[in-house]
Formats: sequence, C-alpha cells, structure tokens
Amino acid sequence: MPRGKSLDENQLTDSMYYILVCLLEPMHGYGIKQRIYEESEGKIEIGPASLYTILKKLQTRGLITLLPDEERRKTYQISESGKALLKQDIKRRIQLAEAGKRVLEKL
Amino acid sequence: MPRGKSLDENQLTDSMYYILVCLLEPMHGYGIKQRIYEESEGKIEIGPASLYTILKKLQTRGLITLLPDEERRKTYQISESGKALLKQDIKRRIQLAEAGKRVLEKL
DNA sequence: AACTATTGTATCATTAAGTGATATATCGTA
DNA sequence: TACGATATATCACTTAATGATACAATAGTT
Repeated sequence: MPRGKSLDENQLTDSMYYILVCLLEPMHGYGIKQRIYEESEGKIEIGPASLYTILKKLQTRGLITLLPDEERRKTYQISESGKALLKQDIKRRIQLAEAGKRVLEKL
Repeated sequence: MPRGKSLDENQLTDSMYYILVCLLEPMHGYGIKQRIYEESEGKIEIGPASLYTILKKLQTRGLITLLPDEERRKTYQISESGKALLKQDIKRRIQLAEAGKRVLEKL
C-alpha cells in the first residue's frame, strides 16, 4: 500500500479498514484506538498520529461523518458511501483470503 | 500501506504477497509481472519500478533466492523463510476476512 | 538488412501512507 | 493539587510504491 493511492483506487489500507469497521457504530477517536487495541488483544495499536490523520482523510472523502457537537470529543460515524466502500473492500479481502487458502495447500 | 514497516513487523504488503505467491515456482521478474496481470484478469498491474524494487528487498531479506545464472533473466524462487512468512500472512489475511464476513451482516 | 514489438532489467525523482515524538488541554480521583 | 487517563492535534521523518525513463537483447516481419 504507499503503496498506491488506496482510496483513489477504492481500496482500504488495513488501518482505514479497522477504523471504518469501528465506526459502524458512533465512536470518537480515542475510543476507536482503544477498541482496536482490545479487539486485537493488544496486537494492533494505532498511534495518535495515524489515527487523527486517517480520520481526517476519511472525513474529507465523505466516508465518515462528524456527529454534532460534544465538546471534548469528536464523535464520528460511517456514512453510506463509507459502508459501500467497506463492503466492497471486505469482498476483496475475502477473495484474497480464498486464493490464499488454495496456496496454503502447496506449503 | 506506506504504511508501516511491513517486513519488520512480519507483514506482507499486497504487492509482496502477490510476488511471493508467484515464486512458489521459479520465475523471473518479467514473468511475475505477466503472471499477476493474467491471473488477476488485468486488474492488478505491477510496474517495473515496483517489481524490481520489491524483488531486491525480498532477496535482501532472504525471503527469495536468486537461482544460478541464466544470462538475460534473473530467476528467483521463494525460500523456506519466505514460505514460512507467506503462510503466516495468509493466515492473517484469512482471519481479517473472517472478521469481515461477520461485519458484512451488519451492512 | 532494417524496422518494430516484445522481452527483460534497472534506477531516479516523486508521491502517498504511516508513525514517533511531542504538545496541549481536560477529567477523575486520591 | 498532583497524577494518570482521556482526548485531540501536528511536525518531521521513514518506508512503500510508482511514473517516467533508460537501455539492451531477442523475435518476428517486411
């Protein structure tokens, strides 16, 4: 991935993918970070630089929306176009994994 | 993924993944490029810059080995450690996809 | 022989993605 | 009031990927 242009090619990076999945329900940045950490049993940790950079990009692209004001927190939620892209990307990942399963037999 | 550090974290980028899968059988650079293009029905195209950059990196890390001389071509093959890493990465991708399947139900 | 397309490898300069470090402020609680 | 956790943000940097370009051997063809 810087790979490429990711979103311009309608593909999600792993980090974007994790974050979008979290935002199927409303959640604020720091909560996302914690959620990913817990769900992955400490294996995946997204630092603040990555987190807020990616949130900004997703918002700019209209894949997530900022919900109306709370003061300290910024609560986001996935948008319809975000859902559509996530769906598409999950399918892509499933296909890759299926191909992977066939490869496993050769190993 | 310019992403992160990929190999330092024992993760394969998509491009590395495609290339390593090809190299389960001996193949030279240009052949890999064609193979990926054909297998993906034209969807995935790896240009020369990416191709040779990644091959060099994989070789440096010992994940692939250069087979003895042909003149024009450089024929590579996956190494044992390359196989191990590929196996591990396929499992990671399968897990991600499984999680994705569960998410799909919410969409 | 001359021309052309394909095969084949390689690198430079740039763009894109992600992150470590750091900064700042608020909140709960001891 | 001191401290750790919560919460957001950005700068400078590294890493990854790629577009453009270059070069040469080979194959086919006119």
